[in-house]
Amino acid sequence: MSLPHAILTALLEKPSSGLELTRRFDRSIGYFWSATHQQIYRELGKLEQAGHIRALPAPVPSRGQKKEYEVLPAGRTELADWVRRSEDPKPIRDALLLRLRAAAVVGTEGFADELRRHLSLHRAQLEEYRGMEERQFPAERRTTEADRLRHLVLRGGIELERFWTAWLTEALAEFDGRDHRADC
Amino acid sequence: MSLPHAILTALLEKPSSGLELTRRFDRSIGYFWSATHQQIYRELGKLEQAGHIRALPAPVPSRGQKKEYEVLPAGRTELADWVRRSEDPKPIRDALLLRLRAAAVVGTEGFADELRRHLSLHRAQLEEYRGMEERQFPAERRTTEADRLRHLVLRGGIELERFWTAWLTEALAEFDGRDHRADC
DNA sequence: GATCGTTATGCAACTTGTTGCACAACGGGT
DNA sequence: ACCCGTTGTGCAACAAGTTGCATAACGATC
Repeated sequence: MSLPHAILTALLEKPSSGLELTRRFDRSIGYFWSATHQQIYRELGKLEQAGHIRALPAPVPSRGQKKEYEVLPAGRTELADWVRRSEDPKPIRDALLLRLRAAAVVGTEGFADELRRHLSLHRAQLEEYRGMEERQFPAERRTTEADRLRHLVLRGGIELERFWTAWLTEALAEFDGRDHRADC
Repeated sequence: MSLPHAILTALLEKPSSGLELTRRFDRSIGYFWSATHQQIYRELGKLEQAGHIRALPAPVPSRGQKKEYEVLPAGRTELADWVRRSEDPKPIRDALLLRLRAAAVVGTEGFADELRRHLSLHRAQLEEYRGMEERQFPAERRTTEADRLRHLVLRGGIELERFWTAWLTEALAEFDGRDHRADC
């Protein structure tokens, strides 16, 4: 039940059309809750139906025509309620850890390459986040409450990528160590 | 497409019935790929249909009767292929980070408590993992290839929980710092 | 031997997320 | 006037995950 709330948050930060939202999900918000344009359009329809958002009156309402949405008071209330509701963390679901466990059974041939590939992807993501941090949160912009909280979220992403790069490096050391031992 | 492979891995480690699998998913394997008994039964049916596993002949085959499954060669091949296939890491989807971002917009009232709750849950999970590490992977059991890999997977879980406890602590410091400032 | 808790398997309906494609407006370029 | 790439919205079918409930065997206990 998070996607509608992700959309409400995004729309409160800035009213947008479906495609604009999609673009924003590919950048900032989507870094913590990804979504395709299909999900977004479908959810925008439901949110409008529920009276949480409304489309700004367009000159010519027709298909293929841009439609801007804004959040209604009911939507803001719903979002505030959601933030206040307590919700348990979901258990991890990570395909790479799972595959490594499977590799322990059926063999690790070629797996080191896959680990290296993931390492470089996570390094790239880490760099991306650090770029965002420098641009969006220089020291002088860490004053307002909202900015400090958004910065905290971004730091979550940064630390998460740091975890992955560290673990992948460790894993590769394990693999290389094994290869060396096999070489002797 | 990971659940069938999680099941194949579990069954290769030890042939089991549906309910036994469910229990094992609640402990070790499920720490990295959780699943309900419904998903598991359904998937067992599909895997049997596909000829990847088979039910061991039971004395009285009937409903409510325990059914043990074992992996067939075709299943092992499928698992090995999956391990070799390369697969991109999925983007993060984390409700807590999202909620914090929403809180930056609609207000953080009561959120520190939620952070504290999550912190204690993650601390408990971390302790659980560390217990498993001591019991399952004492220094003398880190010799075989398979054990070292499984230990690596567990360390992934441990480091991930460490990340969360660290970030949550940081976040709470931010919140408490804010409160102190407000006090002055 | 009737009832009750536990173990065990499974169906059905629903929600959420993914993939592929269709359709419409708009602004060039030729 | 026609085509084409881009922007923008959307349907339909499917895959994966969740929730609630039904069914059946088995042993204990009253």
